[in-house]
Amino acid sequence: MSIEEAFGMTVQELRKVRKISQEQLGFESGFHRTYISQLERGQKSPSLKTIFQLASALKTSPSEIVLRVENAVLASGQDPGQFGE
Amino acid sequence: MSIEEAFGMTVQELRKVRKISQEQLGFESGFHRTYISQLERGQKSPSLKTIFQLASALKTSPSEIVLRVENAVLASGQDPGQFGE
DNA sequence: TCATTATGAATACTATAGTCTGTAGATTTT
DNA sequence: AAAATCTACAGACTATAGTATTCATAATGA
Repeated sequence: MSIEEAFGMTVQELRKVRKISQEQLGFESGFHRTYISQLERGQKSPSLKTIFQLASALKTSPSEIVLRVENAVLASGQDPGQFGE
Repeated sequence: MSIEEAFGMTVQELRKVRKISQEQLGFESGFHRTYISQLERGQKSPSLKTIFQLASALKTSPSEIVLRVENAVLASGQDPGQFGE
């Protein structure tokens, strides 16, 4: 699983916890509906600033999101080529 | 202090701990020398994938870096407009 | 079943991340 | 103090993040 896919999963999970639509998340975080869709499908790699905005709308911290992404990538088969030693 | 500035500080600190040059960090993380310089000066907002690559070269985790950025931004005056409630 | 809302997906576009080359000033080393 | 290394900075460039529009389909609910 790629970093982007792991990020997409994480956002979708957190969004569903909040029980809001992609459109609503887009509105609250200041991004376009279709971009949220692209993120959740692992098609884009968000910038640091974007991660901060999304975290705020998802009522969590940026580092918590990134930690989840790390764990998801590691749990899913460990491609060491990505960022391992 | 902006998110980008906080990130720049964090990278520079971690790089100096490792006692390597910007060029060396660029080489190890797979980025151009001048881009590392731009990051440290807070001129660019790295993508999630980039954060993972830099973390690896800096011998730390992506979430640890982001956590430091959060703390630096919060410590420095708390602009709530950035990502606060 | 009809209407509404939600998402996937394609395309084309604008903004910004990331490259590359070069110059000049600092810093360190000999 | 000269040489070598390091960094700031600028400008022009390529790749990709993020916007906007549209169509199709799935899911939800009256």
